[in-house]
Amino acid sequence: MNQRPRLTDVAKLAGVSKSTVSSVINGRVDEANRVSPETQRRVWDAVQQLGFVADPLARRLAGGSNHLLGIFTFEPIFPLRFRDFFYPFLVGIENEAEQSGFNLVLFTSAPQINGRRTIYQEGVNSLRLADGAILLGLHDDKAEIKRLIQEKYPFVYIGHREVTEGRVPFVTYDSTRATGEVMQHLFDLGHRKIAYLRLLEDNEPSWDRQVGYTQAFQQAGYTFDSNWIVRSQPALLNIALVTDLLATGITAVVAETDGIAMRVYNVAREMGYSIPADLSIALLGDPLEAAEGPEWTLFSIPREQIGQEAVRLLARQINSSQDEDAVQQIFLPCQLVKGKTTSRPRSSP
Amino acid sequence: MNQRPRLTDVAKLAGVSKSTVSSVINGRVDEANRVSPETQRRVWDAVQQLGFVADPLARRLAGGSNHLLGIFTFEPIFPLRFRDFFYPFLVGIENEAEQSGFNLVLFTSAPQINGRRTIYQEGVNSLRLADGAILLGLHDDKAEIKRLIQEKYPFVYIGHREVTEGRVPFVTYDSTRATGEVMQHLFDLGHRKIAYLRLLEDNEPSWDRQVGYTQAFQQAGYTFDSNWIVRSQPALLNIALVTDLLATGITAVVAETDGIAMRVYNVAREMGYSIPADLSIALLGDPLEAAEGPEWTLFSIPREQIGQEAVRLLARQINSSQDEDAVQQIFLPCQLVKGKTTSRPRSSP
DNA sequence: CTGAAAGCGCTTACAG
DNA sequence: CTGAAAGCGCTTACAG
Repeated sequence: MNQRPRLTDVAKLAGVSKSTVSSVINGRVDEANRVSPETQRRVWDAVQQLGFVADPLARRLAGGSNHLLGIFTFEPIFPLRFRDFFYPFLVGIENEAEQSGFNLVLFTSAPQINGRRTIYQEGVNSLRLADGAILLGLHDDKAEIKRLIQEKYPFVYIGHREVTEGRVPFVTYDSTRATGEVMQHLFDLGHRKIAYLRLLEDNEPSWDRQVGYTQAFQQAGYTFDSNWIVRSQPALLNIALVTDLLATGITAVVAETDGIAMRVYNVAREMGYSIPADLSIALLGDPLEAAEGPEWTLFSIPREQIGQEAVRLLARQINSSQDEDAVQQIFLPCQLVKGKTTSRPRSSP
Repeated sequence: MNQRPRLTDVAKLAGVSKSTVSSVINGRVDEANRVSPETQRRVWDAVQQLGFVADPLARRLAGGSNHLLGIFTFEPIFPLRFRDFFYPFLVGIENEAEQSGFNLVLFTSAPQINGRRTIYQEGVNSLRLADGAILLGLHDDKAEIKRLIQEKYPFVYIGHREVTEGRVPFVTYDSTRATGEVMQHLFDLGHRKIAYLRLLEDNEPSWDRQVGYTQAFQQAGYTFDSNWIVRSQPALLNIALVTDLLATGITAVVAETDGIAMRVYNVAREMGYSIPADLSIALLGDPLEAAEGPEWTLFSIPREQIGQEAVRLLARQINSSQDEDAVQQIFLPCQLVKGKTTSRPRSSP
């Protein structure tokens, strides 16, 4: 069935050995490896005559790596609900994989148990199929990641920064800094009393933003009241709460999620306030549902770029010597987008 | 660098030969190839202990199957613009791949030339890495597909039905029948003069729908005027054209694309007509941008199911003996959705 | 019931 | 300057 010419055929036709053909073809004729110009010509002639192209599979087998990059998610890779969330990462990953000559393996054969996939199946690291893998998704399994590190399997985590013994290579966005920029934007407009509305749960994203939020006050030299940090859930943000905020003198809020931002926006408007004239609202990130809602002031997460960067980082990991122990952790900057939900406060200084 | 456990390692640990390990792992223990249960257990134990995963490259090189299914698109797999179009296919593919225990390879290393990827790179079928592949996308290259068939590489085409020597295995939707159902719906409402608005180009989708359209008249026993078929582009559908249609006595139109449907809808309304009271409009397929537009009467394409079916068909192809020459071509039924853009005509019988 | 051997199509020291 | 040999990690007859 396979009638492609092989290296042997070329060697025979050129009247040389396989090694010589290999050297010529791969451009490895140098000081260490001399081949006469005449021989080289004969080789190339034979290559042309037969239409020989080296089998990439064989090449990689002989060379050690298989140029396969894995993509692993603990939940389904193509979930309907989160498509807008994942998509940009995939775009970036595909893009960079193309540049670097990698193919991508989706670990779809990992069966889901309770809606979660596992890396280790019956004790075996299923990612081993690929030279390395990119992990992404909302959930994770610390134990599995820990094990990955132990066995020195090359991988890069996208998005999460949570550390397992501080040795997880990841690419993410600098939400702390981005939050600081949003705050600065509000300061510049004249706001001084700004609330941070965050989720109840103590997750990384909430915390990072909170750090950016409080640091902003310090750096700007403005006083800050810890009561301005409101932990809540979108559903619990009611009229009473907004009334309280405004009574405190708050003129702007930064919201952790689009759910929260949207809720405050709606409640405030129902109460007869106009946004942003009476209250500025900024979103700390991208809205998941791009279509809905007003034109937020926000920072946008460079998801596509994160995907690209992850592939690069992984490629470096794979190609480097094992000893290179420096764990790479990359924070990409976000872009501040000045929308229509922020403006000077009524009582502008 | 490569510390992956190899077949040899497993064999040593289990105290058997490589062949035995290979047989056990690949489930090739049968009448012809007996391995005692005890030995099998030892092999599996060793596999687990070492965390062994067979290298897919080596597997393919040696002639076996590697349980890898390829996904190939002539354009980028994750295009931003068409994400809503591709996504459901991928969901279905992933889903079924999981069921069947296949991993997916995205052929991202194929470089794009003028925005198109090629299967054969310098004469080499890059898909060979996988046991078989699913091709999808808007564009295609007939020559490459032909070659795929010649070398008997297992693949399934999604969406397209266009034939290269009639031997392309594909999974698609039955747009002809679905169009017939839309027509029947209009007939039932009392419409008799129905126009078909299609694109200028002579593509498969236009043609299939046209067949369903004309057959509907025949089967219902209603007269049909070939002037009711209007070839145009969305941009060219102007007031004059709609005026002409209505003057002819047309009370309903079926549109090939959402672009066309949307255009007629807008033009007619600008002219002061109300939809569907004055003119019923049905869309022959799904709107690409789900958010926009009215609640169309349409037929919805089972894209997710198409993806699943494609994986199943491919799996069968891979597992079957080479001789099985029957080319499978599957047409999945669509679902008629009665929206708010069709109703009884003004001059209802 | 199991293993030794050849082979897939290449690359890479190494020896001359 | 060039080639014979071993090896990449598997599978597949084949022999016992």
